Formats: sequence, structure tokens, C-alpha cells
Amino acid sequence: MTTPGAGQGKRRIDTMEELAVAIGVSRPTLSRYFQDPERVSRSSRARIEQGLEQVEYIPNFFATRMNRKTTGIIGVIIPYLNDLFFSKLLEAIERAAMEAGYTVITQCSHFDPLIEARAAETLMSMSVDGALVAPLGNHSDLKVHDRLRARLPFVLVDSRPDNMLDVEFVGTNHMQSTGLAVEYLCRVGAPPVFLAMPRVSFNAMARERAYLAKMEELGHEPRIIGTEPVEPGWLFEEHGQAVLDREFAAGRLIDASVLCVNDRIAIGALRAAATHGLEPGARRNGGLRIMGHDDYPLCPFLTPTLTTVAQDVEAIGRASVQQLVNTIRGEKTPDEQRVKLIDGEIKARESA
Amino acid sequence: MTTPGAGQGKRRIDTMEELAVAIGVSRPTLSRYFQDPERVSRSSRARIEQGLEQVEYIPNFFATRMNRKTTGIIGVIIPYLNDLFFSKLLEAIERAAMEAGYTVITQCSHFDPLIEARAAETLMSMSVDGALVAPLGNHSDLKVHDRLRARLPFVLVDSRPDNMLDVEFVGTNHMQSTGLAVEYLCRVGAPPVFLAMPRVSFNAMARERAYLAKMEELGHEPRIIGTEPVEPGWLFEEHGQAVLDREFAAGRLIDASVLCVNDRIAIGALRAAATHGLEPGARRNGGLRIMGHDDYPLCPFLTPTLTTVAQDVEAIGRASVQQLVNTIRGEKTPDEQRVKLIDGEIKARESA
DNA sequence: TGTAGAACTGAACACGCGTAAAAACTTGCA
DNA sequence: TGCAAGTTTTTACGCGTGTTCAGTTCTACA
Repeated sequence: MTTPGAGQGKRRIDTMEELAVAIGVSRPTLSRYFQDPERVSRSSRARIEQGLEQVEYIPNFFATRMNRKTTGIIGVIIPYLNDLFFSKLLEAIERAAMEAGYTVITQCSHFDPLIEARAAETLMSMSVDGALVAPLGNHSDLKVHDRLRARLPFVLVDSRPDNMLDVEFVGTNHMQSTGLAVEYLCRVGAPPVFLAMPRVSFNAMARERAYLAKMEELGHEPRIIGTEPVEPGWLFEEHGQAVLDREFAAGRLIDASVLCVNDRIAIGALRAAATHGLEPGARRNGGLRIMGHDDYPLCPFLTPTLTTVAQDVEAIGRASVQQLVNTIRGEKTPDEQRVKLIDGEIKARESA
Repeated sequence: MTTPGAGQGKRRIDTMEELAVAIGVSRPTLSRYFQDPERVSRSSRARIEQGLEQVEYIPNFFATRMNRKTTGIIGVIIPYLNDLFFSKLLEAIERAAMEAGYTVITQCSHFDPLIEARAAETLMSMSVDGALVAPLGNHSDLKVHDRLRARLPFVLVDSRPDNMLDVEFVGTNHMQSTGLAVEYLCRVGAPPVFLAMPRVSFNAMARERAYLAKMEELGHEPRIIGTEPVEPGWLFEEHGQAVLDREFAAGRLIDASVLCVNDRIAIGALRAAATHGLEPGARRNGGLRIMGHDDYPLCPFLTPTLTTVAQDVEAIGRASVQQLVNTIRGEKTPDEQRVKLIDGEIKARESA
């Protein structure tokens, strides 16, 4: 039972030609109306709008995009979605793009360079106005990015391969954010050990470097654990848990400060602590402390609540769209603004 | 620095016409080749494939889809992505659709019926071969679904409005899954209280009903909490935490079995327990127990690990694509198979 | 009432490719 | 060598809309 008058009985019209005769306006006028209602006189506009209420007509997406100089589409490639960071990022991007008047076509790589390559082809075949790409850690086929970049406005998001330092990029300022975390941990307790992960991600490596730099700056001895290779199909959480489980089982690190490369690793770390009867953050200025990075939405609901450093995902999404739109509109980005690094912010909670 | 011979110098070709003269084959032959390489003779195929390595050419997505009788596109509408259930579902759908040879266009409603309506328009304007829609709880504009359904093969996923019981649908068998949870809790302890949420979701309401039915069947007195309205922008976790916090603070339910309508509510519930010094599941056959529903990927890493009933997201995704593809191919679905409910499975962990 | 300028109409071409039909060409086989 | 069957080429039209252009109608204002 739908609302009465819902338009079930509206006559369906498939082409602009038919529509033109149906409401008594010329097709070029309709064409202009659909691109921007302001481009026709008020009287025609009223007439068209009234006519559209009597019939069901939807312009053909392909036919319209095929002929316009600009498609009004922004293509987005995301490495995977089973992660609240990327889903939040995608949401921010879609919102910003919509506000800027663009249609978003999202393609997900699902951890697979081949799918990523196919996604790039799809975007090119659709003549998108620009592409926003969050690469697959360091598994991406860089030729694919190069081809995209050579063809259309292109902005990297979140993660940046080492050899693409000259590309437009928006991401977290790991030097600042991880540095902040190290400082925070040093201020209220022992200098942290860094719980890393296998070197499959540029961001993870950037955070490692930031950790090393800040530890050196503060005059502490750094220590990094967890970089050993793992089996395919591994989960971040499992890795964090496994590494700390080994340590705790051997009686090591039970009084340490542990800075995890990201929150999902930290969640595994918390789990390892719990299984060993340890309570991260329970002793105010000492004892075991665990800290993450990202401000995963669940952090405030974990036990203990997870102290972390928040990435401003919303800002990253908005800024990347802004940067892309500027490029599309032909506004030359000054060299010093081609890379935009967004600062993080400490979220002090119970675990550290 | 890209790999040498990466194709930086390949001549770029924009139309099939140019390509035809470039490699010395006729355009219709090329057209057939791109639709299915098997449709041209082996000699032509070899020649074309060799030619394609010398140049850079990508068929125009719009021009190809505009003329084919079938676009090979499946449109997917998802209510929101900030939830690991939907991101897993989307992944399963995309994988299954890819295997079936379809291109997937995903549109996200972002909690907003207006955006959902626009997404539906986009899909119709693209003449997708079929649509897979996961509605916005009960906030969807049902006219939108009706229009889609009237135009093209249409399958609902995950959640089904009360007045669309005759539509093709694939989702969890809440009667079975929630029933299983109730039975499980009754078997090893006190009959459960049901921690629900405001009535904004058909699934949540279906689980409430399933809870009531099973409790009656087992001869226990049901009790449902947490259905009071909340402020806009509320989070599932916050709600679960707030409701149980009130109860625990008043000394109530501290020895109860609590079945939560979903895992995110349960995560909030675990948090409430922790803040009150309670340990769900610590006493084997009694005391406070908390159970969820969905098998959120993080369940095994929470403290305590969360007992829940797993939805077979992978199966839901696959089955929905299968159902849609059958409809697209014109295979009449027998009435009794128009609704496919997938059973859940208990994941016994520490919390209950 | 006349007129400049804006807005519209009709016709035509373009976009890149699918598709059909007929003619020309291969290939395999006797 | 001849012939049938399978391929390919040629040619032409169609898809639904963008876009242009010359000609027409409308509007505002004097």
C-alpha cells in the first residue's frame, strides 16, 4: 500500500524527444533545463516542471555523459571496506563531493591489485572528471596509478607510495600524530615500545619512522616489535594479540608502555593483556599502558577504553575532494600545497 | 620511477574507429572482440591482442552500455557503511556479482531517504540490469522502492518493510537465529531479558518478535528494555551502554541474562558492565551474561569475548546476487523461493 | 505601437559504439 | 580444383542526448 497519488499511474516516457512533444517545449530547451534549470526562462521552467509532474521521465545517464565535455563524475578507489577508517573516509568524501555537485562512483579493490587495476580502467572508460585513490598499502600496481595520473586530475588519499612524493596527496601527518603519541606516553610514564606490523603499508612505515625520530629527539632508546612476516589472510587484531601474547607469556613487557601502529592492532593488544590478567592503564603513572592510533569509533566502548590519537578523517575526506575539485577546475595548485597533511589529536582514555 | 616498458610511450587511441585502422581490422570485428574475444577467429584475436599491446585504448563505457540490450550492471543501494555488517555484505555482493560477470555500481544512502531516492534515480538512469537494495531501516521512502521494482529486476537484502512481504528478499532468519540465542541462554542459565532499541528498524522488530515467540514457547516471562526514543545522531553502542548503566546503577539486572538486539548494542552493554565492575560470563551457569547478534568481526577480541549468533553474511550476499541474476536471466522464481532466509549459528564465547 | 534583445524552435550534425545485411574473403575437405 | 561453411569487411543505420545555427516568437521598454 503506497501513498495515494504516488505516481503509480504516471505515463512513462523514455526519451527527451517524446518528453518535448508531451509538454510542448523543444528538445534543446529541455536539454538546457536538465543541465541547469536557470538556463531557461522562468516561464519555460514552470511549464517544464509542471509537465514533469505528470509523467515519469529520467534522462539517460549514458547519453548525457557521453556528450558533455565534463561528466560531473568523481571516481573513488578504496582498498577495502572492512575497516571503519575507510568507511568513514568514504562517507566524508561522498558527502563533500555531493556538496560540490559531483556524482561519485566508488570502486573497491578488495585487497587485490588486479581488481584495483580493473577499477582504474573503469574510471578511465567513464571519463570521470577526476580520481581520488587510496592505494592498497604497498601492493598496488604503480603503473596503474601512473596511467590514471597521466590521463586525469588525480589525488592520492590516506597512503602514499615512497616513489610518488610529487603527487597531490592528502593524508594524516604521521610525523605529528605519532610524535604526539610518543610525547604523551613519555610524559606520564615509561618511554613506549612500538608495536608495528609487517611492512605492507606505507602509513605503518611512516609511523615507525615517526616513532624512531621522536624517540631519538627525546633521547630514549627505541624498540620496535611485530614486524615479522605473517601468513596470508592475517587480521590486524590477531597480529597484535599474538605478538603481545608471546611477550607476556615470557614475562616481558608486562610493565611497558606500548604504542600500537593502529587501533586494530591495539584492540588485539588489549585482548592479549586481558588474557594475561593485565589491566592496561590501571596504574596511573606506570605499569602496562596501551595506546592506539586512528580513533576507531569503538575505542570509547572497549574495556579499558582505548587511548589513541585521532585522525581527522572528516578533514582528510573534505580536503581531498577540495584539492581534486580545484585541479579539475584548472586552478593550479602551488607546489607547496600539493601535499596536505592533517594533524592528529590525542584522545586520552583509560588504557594509557 | 616506473617499471621500464610500462607503456608510458604507448600511443593513445580514443575511438574504436582509429583503433581499427591502427591494427588493420574492421570496427565491427573489434566490437565483437571486446564483447567476447571468442566471437572472432583465432587469427583475428591474435592480431588484435598484439595490436592492443602497442597502443593505449579503453572502450568508452557510456557508448558501449548505451546500445547493448543489457548493460551488465548491477546496482546496489546500501543504507550506510559505518558498520562492519554492511561493509562485509557489500564485499560479498561485489565478489559474487563479479564472478557472475557483472559490473557493480554501489550507492550509499548515508542514513538519508533523499539520498536513497537519488541513488535509485541514478540506477534507473543507468538502465542497470537489476537492483539489490538494503533499505534504510524504516525510514525509506517506499515509493522509491516501488518505482525501482516496477522498472527492473529487484531484490531486497537484509531488511524488509512490513508491507513488502511479497517482494524477493534475502536476509537472516531472525525467528531461527534469535530463537537459537534464547534457547542457548535458557539452557545454561536464567531466561534472558531482551535489550532492544528504538523501533526504527524492521530487523530489530523482527528480533523482538522472535524473542517473544521463543520465550512464550519455552514458558518464560519475557521482558524487553531499551525501546524508548532517543535523540537524533544516537549510536547503537551509546544506547546499549546508557540503558544498562541505568539498570545497574539502580542495582537491577546485575545477575541477569541479557540478549542484545545486535552486537553494537552488546558492545555498549559490555561497557556498562565493566564500568560497574561486573564481569559478564564469569560465573559459568549464572550471574550476569551478555549476548549479541550478528558476529561482528571484533567480537573475538573484546573483553570478555562476546558470545553472539552469527549471521552468514557471505551467504546472504551470494544468495541475493544469485536471486537477482536468476530474475535478470528471466528464470521465474517459484513463489516459495522468493524469500530466502538464512539461518544463524551460535558463537559461544566468554560473555555468556 | 515599434523595436531591441532575449528566449525559443527546428533542423541538423556530432558523440562512440552496437548491430544488421550483403558482399568479399578465407578455410577445410572431398 | 571446386565448393560449402565460417569469417571478415563494407556499408549503413540506430541509440539518446549535447550542441550549434539560422530563423522565429516573445518580452520589456521607450
